Amino acid sequence: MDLSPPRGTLDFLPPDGDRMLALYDRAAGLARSYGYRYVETPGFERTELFSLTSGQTSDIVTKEMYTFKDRGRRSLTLRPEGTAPVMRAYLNRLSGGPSAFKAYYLTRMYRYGRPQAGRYREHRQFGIEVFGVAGATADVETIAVGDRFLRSLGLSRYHIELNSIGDEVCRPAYRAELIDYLQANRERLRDEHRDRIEENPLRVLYCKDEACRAIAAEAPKIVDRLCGPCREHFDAVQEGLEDQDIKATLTPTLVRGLDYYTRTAYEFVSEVLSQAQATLFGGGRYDRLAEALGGPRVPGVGFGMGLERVLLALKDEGVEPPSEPAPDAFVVGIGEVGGKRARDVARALREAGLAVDRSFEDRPLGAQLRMADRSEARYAVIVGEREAAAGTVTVRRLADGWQETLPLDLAIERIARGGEPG
RNA sequence: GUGGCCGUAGCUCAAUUGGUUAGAGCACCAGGUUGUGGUCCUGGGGGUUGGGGGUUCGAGUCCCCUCGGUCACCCCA
Repeated sequence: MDLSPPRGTLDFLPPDGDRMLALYDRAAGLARSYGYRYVETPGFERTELFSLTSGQTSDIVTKEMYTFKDRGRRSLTLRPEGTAPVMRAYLNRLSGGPSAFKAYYLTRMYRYGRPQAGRYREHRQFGIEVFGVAGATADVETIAVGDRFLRSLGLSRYHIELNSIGDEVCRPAYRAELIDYLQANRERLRDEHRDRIEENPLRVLYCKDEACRAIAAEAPKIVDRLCGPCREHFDAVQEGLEDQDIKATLTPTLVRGLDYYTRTAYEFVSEVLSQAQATLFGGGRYDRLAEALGGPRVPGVGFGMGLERVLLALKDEGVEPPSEPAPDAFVVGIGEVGGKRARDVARALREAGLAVDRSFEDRPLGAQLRMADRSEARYAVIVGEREAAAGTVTVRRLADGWQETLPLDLAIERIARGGEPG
């Protein structure tokens, strides 16, 4: 059979697997340091969770969902995004009034579409969400977390696009004004936009086509039409970012693809990736999401970050991606006696907290040293008949061939310290 | 989902206007070296040229279909 992974999916074999795992580790550590708690939600949900929240005209709902019927004829959908499921789980547990909750997740998302580099049918996301906090401080924190994550990996060639898309008070009036404007300029728009002026006028603004851009540039801007509270909130977000020296570019044409977003919208855009995959992550505020699910009003803000894309950006910026550490030592056992003792030596090293690999088979010393070399372990620990008889081991540093024969407990100390004898 | 480009060994690539047994480097395995790896030398395994069909005396090369990748678009992560 065809052994390649299904279209739009990826295998993460070494060393790629180590890199993805390292990304998970870094993300989890950073999120924890900000007080976010890890959550997991099901890989699939009731289809209506997404159709109710994302919006009937969204790309996700209209053409990207992996929807299927199970044997009980329930309509289920592979999770295309992380926010709605986490909110669902939060609301499900909620009793009494909404309380503040900070969550992060590291998991896979599924969207049907034509794949290319950096866009897949199955991809992994690092996401964080702050529920129950309406203030701009929360918006700023999510941006700061994302920014710090990318910087800590060594990325620098990206910028932040920021906008406010208002709320249920100011957006309807703006929307009507925008529709009027777009209708007036109808003839100059691309065909595909003409039909959607009424249904999703905001999205026409984000078109990359030059003619459309010219029209978008002249269009009324939502940031000029914000109601008092939205204006205040947006100002506070911008001030908060300045306080932390995070530069964000006001981008009036930035909108969100999903219906539940309100107020703050932002995207971190790579300057080295091609445009089709340049968005490293996108986020924003979604104060109406809980209500769309039939819950109370629960303000929220967060982002979702595509990790395959982060890896791509690292590659294109020429930055070495983080990886999992190689073993500390590779234990080499020679002959029957040496082999048995090697097993015990490996166990002792592991119990001392070291990462240790060894050969499953009794192979010649040279072959096992070659294995040790390939494992990238810093030390080979050789146990042959001579060592077995003397109750010692030979520690060999693979980088330069320095080696010494000494008792096991001293060897463990040396390896743990990573140095030569004192 | 729409349009363009590309598919030769695990990887990077070669193969005269269509011509005989599809090659090389790297990687991998073995030996030189039965207690010393990473260097070197020698040898070896590995391909239905993505798959199927067609044209032709003859197809890696030309045509069609299909699968996959990739680029642009839609949109995002």
